[in-house]
Amino acid sequence: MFSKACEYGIRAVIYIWSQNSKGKKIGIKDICKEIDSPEFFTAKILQALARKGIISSAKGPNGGFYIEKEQEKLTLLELVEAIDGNQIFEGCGLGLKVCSEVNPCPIHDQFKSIRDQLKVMLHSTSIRDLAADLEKGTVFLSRFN
Amino acid sequence: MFSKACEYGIRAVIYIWSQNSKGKKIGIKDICKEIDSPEFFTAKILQALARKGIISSAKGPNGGFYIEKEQEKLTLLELVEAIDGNQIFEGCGLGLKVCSEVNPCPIHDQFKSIRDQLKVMLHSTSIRDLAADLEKGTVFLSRFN
DNA sequence: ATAATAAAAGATAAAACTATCTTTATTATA
DNA sequence: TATAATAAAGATAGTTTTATCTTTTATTAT
Repeated sequence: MFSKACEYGIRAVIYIWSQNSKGKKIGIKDICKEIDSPEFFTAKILQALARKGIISSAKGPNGGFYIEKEQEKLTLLELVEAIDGNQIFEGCGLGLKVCSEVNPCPIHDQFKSIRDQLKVMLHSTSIRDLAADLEKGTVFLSRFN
Repeated sequence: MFSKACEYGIRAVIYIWSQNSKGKKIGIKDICKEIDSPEFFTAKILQALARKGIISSAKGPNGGFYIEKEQEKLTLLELVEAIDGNQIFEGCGLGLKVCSEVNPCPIHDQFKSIRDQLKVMLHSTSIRDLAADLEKGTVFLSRFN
């Protein structure tokens, strides 16, 4: 469904959020150890997210990735779109260049329905809430609990 | 959502079905021209499907791909699974190796819901019906109508 | 100032996916 | 039996994604 980059990105951002509520910046090494992801690859994903203003980062001692007030309304939809683009929400399910209501592919309606539900789900899921669940200990980010 | 191979495969199989109802075998060149897909790549996908018994094929003059009676109950679910595997239906949305009810990832429930709906949709969509729609001319397989 | 720290950026490589080309095997029919 | 048609199989190549390694830049603390 999502790319590896997106999976790592979501896991990392949820973890950053869960730590940030404690007012901490958190380094890439810690993040990757916690979410069990490849360090440099994950770093590039987070750097891109920082450039887009979805998270923040600081260099130097005690630096790391963190969240600022303005970023607090982040939803899964925005995060997924920032990493994987909108192809999954917009593209034809069978890869047709032209596919629309008046010129539909064979699974146009069925696919649209699923996709709309996915979009609603992602839009109504806030990173803030997911991070809160993580802190509560009801959900996990790696097989090492 | 689906791989390119899966997109081509679905389009090709729907087209084969739509022609087969007219009692014809259909060659790879015709298929690829009709669905606008790369010939040798599509051939390999169909060959694999034939090996799995999802479609049939015949070599030699007037040969090609076709459908047999026993294959008539094919659903999208079986087709997608044969090409892309079951990762999309079984794997964790965030790529965790261990993710279950007792050890859920942060989006376990939300993702499960979407995935179950996708599965139901694919299971309740028969290739036969999609091919019928194609014959009726209410849906299309390429931008060249 | 200097050294240490950590993200950012650049370069390279490995793996997977997509695509194409060539050769082989099989089958119908002339 | 020879030939042509067609799928199957094998080999190669291009592209994208994923992953790693190295160097640079910015920041902090001493």
